[in-house]
Amino acid sequence: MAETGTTPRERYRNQVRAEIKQLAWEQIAADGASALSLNAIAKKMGMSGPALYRYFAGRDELITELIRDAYRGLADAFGGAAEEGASLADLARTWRRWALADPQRYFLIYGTPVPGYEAPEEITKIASEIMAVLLAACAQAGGGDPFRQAMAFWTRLHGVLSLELAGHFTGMDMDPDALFEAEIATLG
Amino acid sequence: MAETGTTPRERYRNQVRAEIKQLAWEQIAADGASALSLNAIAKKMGMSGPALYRYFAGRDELITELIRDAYRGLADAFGGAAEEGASLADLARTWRRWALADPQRYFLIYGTPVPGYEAPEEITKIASEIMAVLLAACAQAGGGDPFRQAMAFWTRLHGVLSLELAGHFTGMDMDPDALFEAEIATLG
DNA sequence: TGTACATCAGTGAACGCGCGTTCACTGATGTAC
DNA sequence: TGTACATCAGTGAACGCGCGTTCACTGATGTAC
Repeated sequence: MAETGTTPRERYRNQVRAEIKQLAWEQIAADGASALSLNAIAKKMGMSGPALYRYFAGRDELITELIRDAYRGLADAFGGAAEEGASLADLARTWRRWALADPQRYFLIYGTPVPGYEAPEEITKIASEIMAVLLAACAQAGGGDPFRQAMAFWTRLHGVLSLELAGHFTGMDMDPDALFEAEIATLG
Repeated sequence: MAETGTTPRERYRNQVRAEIKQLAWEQIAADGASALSLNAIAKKMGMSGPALYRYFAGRDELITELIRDAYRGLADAFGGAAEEGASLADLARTWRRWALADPQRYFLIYGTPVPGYEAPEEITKIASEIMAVLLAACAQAGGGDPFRQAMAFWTRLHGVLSLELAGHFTGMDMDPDALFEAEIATLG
């Protein structure tokens, strides 16, 4: 949030951009990312569609920025917890909390890929930043090859989480929370 | 494939339906499920759009049927392997082969959910059929609570697989195959 | 075997929709002297 | 302080597109007698 918004115009601009993104997230949460529509957002803001082009070059730029923000948010939550000396189990719970807070946001990062889409470098950089935090935490925790441990952390937690968020556990008479904790316990 | 297609008309009808589905899968593989378009399929078949309504009530019915077929195919591959006395590791490899053969098909089942979509009972039935096969295999393999073991199988393998298929391992200098085998080894 | 009828596949026109995006323009806000 | 100009936000009309879907219709294929 450390913006350059000193002048009123800049502050206003940032505010409107933020509002656009906010509504975009709500739309994604409601109907999925593929249903995201600039015109619909504009309408909700009481503006005409073309007005949004003052703030984003187009739909693609908006989506890319949402993805980047999602990654950034996860990286911050993750890095922040690590800095406070969180254990691997704590990191896992941070991860889960972040995912549960907005499932469609989680899926925007880790869900079905759009064939042909290549994430810009800016985004892959944040992704590896997350990985670096995880690797460091594994190294500190000790107990074998940190890379293997980090991969197990990532893939196992994602496995439980994504199936849970996608609703594949409904009607199975099972506690997702307990399952998640059980997987945490396997990470040593 | 045990169809009622005895009369020429029925056979023709089934053939066209199959061709529509085939093109639908190609379109999904190329652009993702949300880009599936009846008109585009018709065009590729050299027919007009409305012609497809002789074969499917609409876009939703087609998609639902694709999802059902996907589940059915996985259940068959899985159940078939189990009947031939496959080990848990074999079942895992069957699962992976099926996913790699058509990633977007895998994601149609296990990918980002569409908010508000409820799978019809016919489909959830196949899903639990798969689960039943897995549970039986775990019970036969012995070694602790079969349900826990089945859940670990499912969530861990899905974790590695979905991240691999979504391309999250690219540029990580790592062998997905080996990682998958490593996860198999944890299933006991 | 031919004739009368029913069934079915596919067409083409049309409807209404919402989308992303461009463009020329108005009016308000900020800046320089 | 006022004046002249530049910057910027937002509008409304318009373009072209592709979508799902309906409808009345034509022509071919099958069925009954």
